[in-house]
Amino acid sequence: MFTTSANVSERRLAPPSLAISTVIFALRPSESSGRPTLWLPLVRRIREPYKDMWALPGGPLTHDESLQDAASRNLLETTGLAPEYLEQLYAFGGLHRSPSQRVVSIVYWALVQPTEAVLAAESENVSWFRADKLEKLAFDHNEIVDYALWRLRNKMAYGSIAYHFLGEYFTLAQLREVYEAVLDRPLDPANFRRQLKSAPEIEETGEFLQGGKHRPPRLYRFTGTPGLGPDNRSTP
Amino acid sequence: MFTTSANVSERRLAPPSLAISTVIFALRPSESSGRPTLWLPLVRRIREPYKDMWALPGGPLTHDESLQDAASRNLLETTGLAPEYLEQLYAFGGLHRSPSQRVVSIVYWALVQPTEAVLAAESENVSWFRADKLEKLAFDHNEIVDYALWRLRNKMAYGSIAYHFLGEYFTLAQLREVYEAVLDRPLDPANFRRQLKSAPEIEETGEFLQGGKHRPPRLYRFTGTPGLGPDNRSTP
DNA sequence: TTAGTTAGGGTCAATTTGACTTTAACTAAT
DNA sequence: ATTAGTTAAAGTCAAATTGACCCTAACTAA
Repeated sequence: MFTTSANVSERRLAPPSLAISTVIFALRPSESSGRPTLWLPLVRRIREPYKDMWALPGGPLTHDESLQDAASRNLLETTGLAPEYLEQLYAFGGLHRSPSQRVVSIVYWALVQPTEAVLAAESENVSWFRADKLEKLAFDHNEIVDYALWRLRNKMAYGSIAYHFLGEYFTLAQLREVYEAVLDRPLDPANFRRQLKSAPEIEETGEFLQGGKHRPPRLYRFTGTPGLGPDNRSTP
Repeated sequence: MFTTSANVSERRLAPPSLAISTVIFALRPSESSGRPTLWLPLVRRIREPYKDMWALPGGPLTHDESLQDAASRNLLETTGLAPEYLEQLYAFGGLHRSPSQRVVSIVYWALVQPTEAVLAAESENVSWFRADKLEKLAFDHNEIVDYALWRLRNKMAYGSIAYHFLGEYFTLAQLREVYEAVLDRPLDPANFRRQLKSAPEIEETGEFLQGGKHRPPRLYRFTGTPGLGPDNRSTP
């Protein structure tokens, strides 16, 4: 299996096989500007087709796990992390996604908060890449990442997803940096503040972030929950 | 297959099977009020599990068709219609959706414009139901329909989907009736008109609908295209 | 002719949004 | 100790959008 020599009759007879893949996003300070940027981990293919190219982490669905569990598992296996957020993206099932075999991939996307250690722990076959400048990936994985990015930006603009990039307490400036990084445009700090103050799901604490060089900003806490797909309900 | 006697070891060994189902929506004048209401066709199950209960039309994915083609095909097979609109809804893959066998269903949702003949052509095993008062369906199909309804309403409120319920030419009152039927609330005719006049994708024609009892309303035409998933791009 | 009804245009106040200004609170340098 | 520099936080103002409502146009039927 997974060889380029599979012939037409093999394709016709085998039922389409089912795989789960995950687009995993994390924010990481850019080497140049120092401002946070989107990164994602990819795995190197060690077999044909697309041998030696980078691909989304993924694998088969086992009999005793739900789709989301499978996504969560392969996220843990490739990064060692548990997701802060995990949502189904789309089922990709075009006829010629893989040259050898008909594969239907149910793809999830996730937000994680990697520690420095995790980001540094690149191996021969797992590496982190900037989401906005990716090389050509295996299969249709560039399109999948593009769609995941589009979805992430959409949720960022409308839903309440940004908090999952941050810890429990955060300043409004930190939150704004997340929005700016993902949406890739500057936001007016004063207007940004005004909007969030009218959001009921964000709660002011009595604490302030100390130790900075300037006026200490107030810390806030997120109290809502995103709301999702049919498992959870909130956006397409 | 599809018997309740399948045992645990059969479940463990067999790979999860893959099916495509479709939630098909049409507008049809309500018997009572005469105003348009959402209806959908269901098929009667002729085997266990859930024998004799109503279920979404669906079937297996064949080797030579894309996911969308499979949805389109089973739509045609159950209703005789081609969809005006067709979009992937979600992949449902919980462990216990079917008591006998592990099934992953990739579900699509569609809008159709049935002729009177099509609506009347109910057979023993295919029948149309009001979307807002459904009995208990087979499998998890009630939740699937609820989610499809939620998605339809969402797209109605934000996207440009309403036109697919209508023919090429329509009056603003007809379009408003579609919105009111799907969103299930009255809209102010004057404000509705104002909003649509500022939408570039809706074009005024020189024609008027003649033959009514009152002032003849102008006919409009939709010039945009919805924009969709990754195959097409526009909403989650 | 007139009454009834729908189409289509308009007003007005409340709300939201973007651009911008001002004041507060802190650190670091003089 | 004072001051300059920087970020936090609040406020101002005009433009754009939205919801509620009103008025006139155009048709049919009585």
